[in-house]
Amino acid sequence: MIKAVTGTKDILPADIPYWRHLENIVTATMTRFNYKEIRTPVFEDTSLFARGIGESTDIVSKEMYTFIDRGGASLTLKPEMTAGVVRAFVEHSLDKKQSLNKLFYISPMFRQERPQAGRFRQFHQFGAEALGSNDPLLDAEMIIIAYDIFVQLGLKNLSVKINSLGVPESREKYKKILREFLLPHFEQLTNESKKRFDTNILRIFDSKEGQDQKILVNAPLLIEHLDNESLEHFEKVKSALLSSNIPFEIDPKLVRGLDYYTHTTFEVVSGSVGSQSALCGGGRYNLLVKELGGPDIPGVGFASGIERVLLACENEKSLQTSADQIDIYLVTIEKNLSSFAYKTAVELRRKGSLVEMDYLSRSVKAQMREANKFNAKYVLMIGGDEFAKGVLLLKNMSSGEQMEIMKEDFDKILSTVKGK
RNA sequence: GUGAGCAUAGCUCAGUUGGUUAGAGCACCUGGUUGUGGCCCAGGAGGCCAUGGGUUCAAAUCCCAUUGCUCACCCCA
Repeated sequence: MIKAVTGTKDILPADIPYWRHLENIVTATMTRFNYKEIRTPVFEDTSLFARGIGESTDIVSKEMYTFIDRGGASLTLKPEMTAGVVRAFVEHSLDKKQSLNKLFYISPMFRQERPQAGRFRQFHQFGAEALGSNDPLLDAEMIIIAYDIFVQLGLKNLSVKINSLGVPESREKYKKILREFLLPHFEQLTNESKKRFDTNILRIFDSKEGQDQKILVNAPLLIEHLDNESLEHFEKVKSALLSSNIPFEIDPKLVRGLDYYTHTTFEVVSGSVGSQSALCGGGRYNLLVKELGGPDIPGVGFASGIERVLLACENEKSLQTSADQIDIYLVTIEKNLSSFAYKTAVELRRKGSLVEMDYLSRSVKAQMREANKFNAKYVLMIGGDEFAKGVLLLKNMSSGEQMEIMKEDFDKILSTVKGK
């Protein structure tokens, strides 16, 4: 038997209502904040991600689905959306048409990691990008949108974490200070952290190892070494969150893995999923557009993992979908009337009803059971005796009452079914 | 890439210290008088016990390997 590829999942009809529900909330919320949907290709030139996300990141160095196409081009299935959106933004000069572009998306992503709870190789994200303004209100807006969506989905066990990485100059200064602090303790660091000491010293804060954390307790924090402009930016983000009633905590150790972040970074974490607890993450990236060959335009954005969010909803039992119903199930009593039944079903469907009928030549009893299983509001019975008189039987499945209806009187059938 | 656990019907799981035709519940199908659902009752279908090898008179059960899944690490959404 051929099975779905490792780390991929089928979304079966039983799950679709939850996905639709989430997608509707996302679209409605984004629309209210005046974000416009954008769709970019599933694959892009590999160099886009290498440059945009950063060569040294885990995503680029070991997680991308990269392949050579028949023309010899190196292509990559998108591992995240920001690089593609920025590429499209630059390619179509969207900044010339509008000074601030607020965009959102819902899309599959691909990363070749070992699957576990809340992590897949093909997964789905919704997210937003605002390109063209350095206003801290937009940083806060990202968090508000994400948080509001989670709240509308009924999630409770949430915490918002924010931090500021400042601008590159103050960050470089701080890195020096951190290096000086850690140097005397270098030998006590784990091997992984020793490596990061040279490649990306800030990421040592990501370590969950006790021996690293013990050393880091007294480490100088980036947030204490921000320049005035960055501090001011951060303060404005915080006050915007406060005025919007978003509970948040400052996590000075929130150092996100992608190279392009400046100023604000944030995560919304759920206590209701496994160890992959970040429902969304994002931040400001004022250097990325230029890095990708565009004008010097600032940006801010976030992305949220749909599978993780739905997992949290499932674990918190925060969503309930109503049972499916059909309007009419057509029961054909005599086999020779099936062509009339078919014609009637099509006609009722064209007039707007959700209609099902028997395609398996089953007994009346079996058809009735089927109607019940589909949770039919009405059964329309086509039988020899009544048919000879020119009428059909319409049975209300909750009351059990039956009435006769002229066999071509679709309007009467429809008005009865619609409850008028 | 590293580690641990698991693998029996469509689903959730039983299966004794290895012992004869491998079980239950749910779901599915057919009936319970000639043309009427739910509840109930009766019956039916459905398993190479993940795959391959080994130990044994005898393996779903013990051993080894392979594959797959799950969870965790790394990292991330």
